[in-house]
This record gives sequence, structure tokens and C-alpha cells, in this order.
Amino acid sequence: MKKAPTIKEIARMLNLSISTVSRALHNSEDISPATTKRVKEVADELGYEPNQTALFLKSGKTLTLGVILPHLSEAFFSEAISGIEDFASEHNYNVLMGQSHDDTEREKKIVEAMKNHRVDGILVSIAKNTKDFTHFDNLKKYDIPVVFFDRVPDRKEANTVTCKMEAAMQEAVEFLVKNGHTRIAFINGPKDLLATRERLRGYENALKSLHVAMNNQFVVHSDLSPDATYRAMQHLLTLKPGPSAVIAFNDYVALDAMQYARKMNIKINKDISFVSFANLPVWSYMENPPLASVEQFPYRQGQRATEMILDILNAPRTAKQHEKFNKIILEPRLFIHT
Amino acid sequence: MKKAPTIKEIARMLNLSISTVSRALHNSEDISPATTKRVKEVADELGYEPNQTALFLKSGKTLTLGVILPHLSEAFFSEAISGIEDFASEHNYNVLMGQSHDDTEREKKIVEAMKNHRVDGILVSIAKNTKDFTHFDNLKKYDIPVVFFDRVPDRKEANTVTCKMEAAMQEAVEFLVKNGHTRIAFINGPKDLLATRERLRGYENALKSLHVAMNNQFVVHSDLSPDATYRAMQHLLTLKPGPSAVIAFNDYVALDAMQYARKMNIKINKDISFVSFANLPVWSYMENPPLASVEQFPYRQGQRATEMILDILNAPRTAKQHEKFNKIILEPRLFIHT
DNA sequence: CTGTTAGCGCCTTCAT
DNA sequence: ATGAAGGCGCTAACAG
Repeated sequence: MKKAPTIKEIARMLNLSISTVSRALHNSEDISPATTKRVKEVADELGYEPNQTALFLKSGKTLTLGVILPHLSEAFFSEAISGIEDFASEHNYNVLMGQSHDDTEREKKIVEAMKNHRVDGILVSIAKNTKDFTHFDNLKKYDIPVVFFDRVPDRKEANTVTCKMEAAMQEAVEFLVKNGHTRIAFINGPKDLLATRERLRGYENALKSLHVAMNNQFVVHSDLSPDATYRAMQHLLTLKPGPSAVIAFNDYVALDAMQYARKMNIKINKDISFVSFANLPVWSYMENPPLASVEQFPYRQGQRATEMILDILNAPRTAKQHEKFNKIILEPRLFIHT
Repeated sequence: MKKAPTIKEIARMLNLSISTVSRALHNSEDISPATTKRVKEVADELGYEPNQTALFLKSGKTLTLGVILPHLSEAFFSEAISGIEDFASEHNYNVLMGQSHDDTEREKKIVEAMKNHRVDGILVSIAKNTKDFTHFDNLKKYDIPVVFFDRVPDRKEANTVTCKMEAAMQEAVEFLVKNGHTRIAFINGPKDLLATRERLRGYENALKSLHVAMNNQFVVHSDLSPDATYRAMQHLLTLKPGPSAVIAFNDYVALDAMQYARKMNIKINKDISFVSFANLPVWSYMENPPLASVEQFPYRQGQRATEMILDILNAPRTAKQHEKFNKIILEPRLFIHT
């Protein structure tokens, strides 16, 4: 009762050889229907299931994907996981989870653990301070492909799934300008992130193309912590004239910024309008959500990233050796909250 | 380059036997420091890492826990995962994720997949319609323990981690009564869930002990979908006199109920006060959160459940055979939003 | 100190 | 139509 049944036991019980049992279970042509039937009956009775770990060892494949994210409990990422898990399980892959807590050292440890576990591939959104990618590069030795999504390294040698953030930022700025805003502040994210640079570029380009003067004072940074966002907001509020609109790096920054503004008795979307990135599902429940959010489709990003890595895994070896890097760039969408 | 290095290669390169290499890597006493050093150097050079799948096969343990949840993207569950992952990784366990989408059939498939994967143990919050537990009971044959948390089966033969919901409900009702409410409605959850029955019992007991008359019309149900919650709320609003307070089964039900109320021009916490269960992190950002929420500490529940399963795994076999069932009941806390 | 061997569960030639 | 044997990577007796 206490030990999982094996083909060996089945073989012994029926006085057959292990290989006969194995073949019978695989419906091999050259086993008599009679024995096949007997074998299957006993297998059912014992509740036999093949031991994957044995198959893993033999095949060198684990049918498992590793997923490394900064925080599993953040809505954006948990949506992404959901997409990953759905797509993976449809294709009979399992999903191993790890959270880096935005700490590069933990990220390295997780990569190590997943390497030892011999996952077939790894999906990752990098920690916000990760600048060195050797822990990912080392996976090549183990023939474990990596696909980055959302938070991706800023370099060509990487498989990535991202949203076209520059364009989205342009849309966001245009939206605000069309609504009469010219003093548009921007609380950007940690300077290391590619996403931060992209958004800034989009912000600058949009203002330029719309002939709106850019004020460097209006661009501030947050490391995404509430405190940093409060400080950023505080700074913006000292300016005169202050901004009439604020674009936030993401929804959490927007939440913190709006909260701070409320404390300062500023009327959300009256005194200062807000636009954010990511589009949390809770916005629909809030009385005063941002005017608009750039929807980044985390579920789809997760799906596409999974699709990409399965493609890589199923591609013929030659393709892998060529080290071509795949890039998928999704079109985000400005979602106007009504 | 394309294949992970093995001790075999290292052995060949140094003209040593496989076992010598193995022992050297494990700092065995009886290997000369010299050889140990040589072996480790080569291992480092090759970037050798032991193949866990081989160890799994040998030891029969995978150092992997399976986690099955209704929805990975729901805040409550993603918090729980976070707690699980943190605790598990501290103890060198990996976490395999699966989401049932609240569908018993998918739940069964995931159990099957995890069984084949030979996870060492499984943590589950069951799908809302799951009434039959044979797919979990079958795991006994494979000696895979199961710990249920939050959404647990209503029977003695199960390891569970839960919150003492009856008591929490009493606190919630008392809170409302102290604030002058006597017409307290309750939007309860799906009737199959143990949590639903527990909350109802707490509700009834509280009213009784506080000598507040109970009105059966005030108790309605939602299957947790927005539509069902709207209908429940709609029904409550037809009553005269209507409720002055509403207790919602969980935060999502509260969100939907409050949204519906707002649409009907009801002032939240003025015309009707709300109290909910779970305490989503977003409440702190909302202008009109419920007056209070019963905090269920999902992160801690996840942690405790993980702790419990690791205890079971590390317990001597005899203890397992006795089939004692562990129960942890956490004390929830009524969190008053200020 | 180091090598040889068997075996974890399964699949897969190669024999019979 | 079935059996025997080898091997996936590693550990752990058992020999020297």
C-alpha cells in the first residue's frame, strides 16, 4: 500500500518479463491480445502509473517549465502565471514556480535550483536590479532555453516577449493632450529597467511630435515602493505651476500616487488626472480609477512566452545551434475607464 | 556544449572511477585531498551540477510540492502561493503549480499529472464544486500526503489548515450591532463549501447571542460570479425595510455588491454598510472600502500548510501509517478600515 | 584511498 | 510472442 506499483511487480504477479509488461502497456503490436489484457487489468487494479522520474532520467526531458517572477502575488504577474499554466498544461507541461522578490541573488538561486531540477526551459521576468545575466547565460551549457517576458534584458541575445511600450506611451500622452493637458508629469520606474527607458522615449517623442514643451522637472522616478512614489508625488506637488496630469509607471505607482494626492486634498481626475500602465482588474471597481490605463495583457504575454519556449523546445537541434533569438512584440492598448 | 556534464565525463577526464568522483564531490573522508581538489576543479570548469532527475529516481523523492488552486490570479490565492513558495524554497523544496479553474475535472487531471510527476506532497484549495475526494484519496497508494487549506473538504479524514470562520463571523456581526445595525443581511457563498456553512452558523449564533431577530430573507447566496452577486444584492434591495448592513462572503462578492449598490445610487457605508471576508490589499487604496474585513492571512495559511506537509514528509513512517490527521485552525482577525 | 558492482523504473535493441 | 540485457546518472555497499 505504501509504495507506488511498478511494472516489475506486475511482471512478477503474472510471471511475465518486465519488457513484456512494458510493451503491453504501450499497446505494442507484438504482444498477444490476451496478455495485453491481463497486464492492463492488473495495472488498473494496482492503480499503476508510470514513474515519470524514471522517464525523465531516460529521456533527459522533464516536461517541466520553470517560471521566475519578482512577486507571485502581484496581480500583473499572477495573471501572467495563469496564462502560462493554462498554455503549458494544455501541452502536457508542468510549471515550476519561483519568486525572486526582486532580488538578484534569489533569482540566481532559483535558476540554480531549476537547473538542477532539469526543467526543459525557463520563463522569466527579471528582478528590477538584475543587470548581469551570466546566471541565465550559463543555462546554455545545459541546453535550457530561456524566454524573457515583460521585464526583459536590454540586449539582442535574448528571446523576449514584450509590449511595444513606446507606442503605448505615445497614445497615453496624446490622449491627455487631446483632453487639454499640457503640463503632463511622469513618474517613471527604476532606471535599470528597459521599460523605464522605453516609456521615457515614448514620452519625449510624443511631446515633441505634439509640439508640447517638455519640462524636465515633470519627470521623476520611483523604485516602485510606496515611499518612493510618495516622494515623487510630493516633489511634483511643489512645482508651480504643477502638473495637471500624471502618468504613472504602473498601476501600483498610480495607486500610491493617487493615495498621496488624496491625502493632500487633491481631487483625482479633477485637479490632477491620472493615467497608468497595466490595467489592474480592480480598476473597474474603484470609484475614481485613472482616466485611462495602458493594458499590457499579462495573460497573453504569459501565453505567448510559453508558446515561444515550446516552439524552441520542439524545434530541430540545428535551429537551436544557430542561436537565433526570437522576439515577440505585442501591441498594448490604451484602455479608457468610463 | 549541448549536453549537461556528468560525473562520468569527469571520471574519464581524470582517469578515475565514477564513484571516486562522486565521493570527492561529496567531500567524503576517504578521498585524498589531492584528488578531491582535482575533481572539484574539473567539475567547476565544466559547470557540473548533479542531475536531480537521477537522484529523484534513486531516492524516490523529488523535493517538489504540488499546489492546486482554483485561480492563480486571485489575490487571496496568489498571496497563499507566495507564502508556500517562500517556505518551501527555504527548505529546498520546489513548487509545482496547477489551477483547477474551479472545475473538478481539471482538478482531477492536475492530481494525475502531479502523481505521475511524483511530487512528494500536495497542497490544495479545492474547486468549489468538488464533493467527491477519491482522486485525492488515491494518492495514498503512492504515499503522497495531501494538505488542504482554506477551501477544505468537510470531513475528518483530511489534513487541513483553515481559519476559524465561525468566530470571525461572530466578531463581524458584533461589530455591526455595536455600530447600531440590526438589519444585517448576508450574501453567502456556494452551498457546497464548508466555508459557507460555517459562516452561516456564525451568523446565526451571533444574532442569537446578541438577541437580534433573524430574518431569513436577509440571507442570500452567490456562486461568487458577479451576476449572481448582483442578483443577490438586487433581491436584498427589494426588501422593506431593507438591510442597513451587508456582510459579504468574500472581498470579490463585496466588490460586486458594492458596485451594484453604487449603481443604484446607494451611498456605501452611509445608506448601507459593508463588511467582507479576506481583506484584499487594494482596500487600503479605495476611497470607500468596506467598514471592516475579516483578515484570513492567506500568506500565513500557505506557510502553515507547507510547514504541515513538510512535517508529515519528515515524520517517521510509522506516524504516517497511523493515519492521524492534522488540523491547524488559525485565528482570523476583524480588520477595521479607518 | 580507490575501484567494482548493483540497482532505482523504464525503454529498447537484440535474441529466442 | 516473449525474455534477457544494457543503459540513463547517481549512490552505496562491498572489495581490494
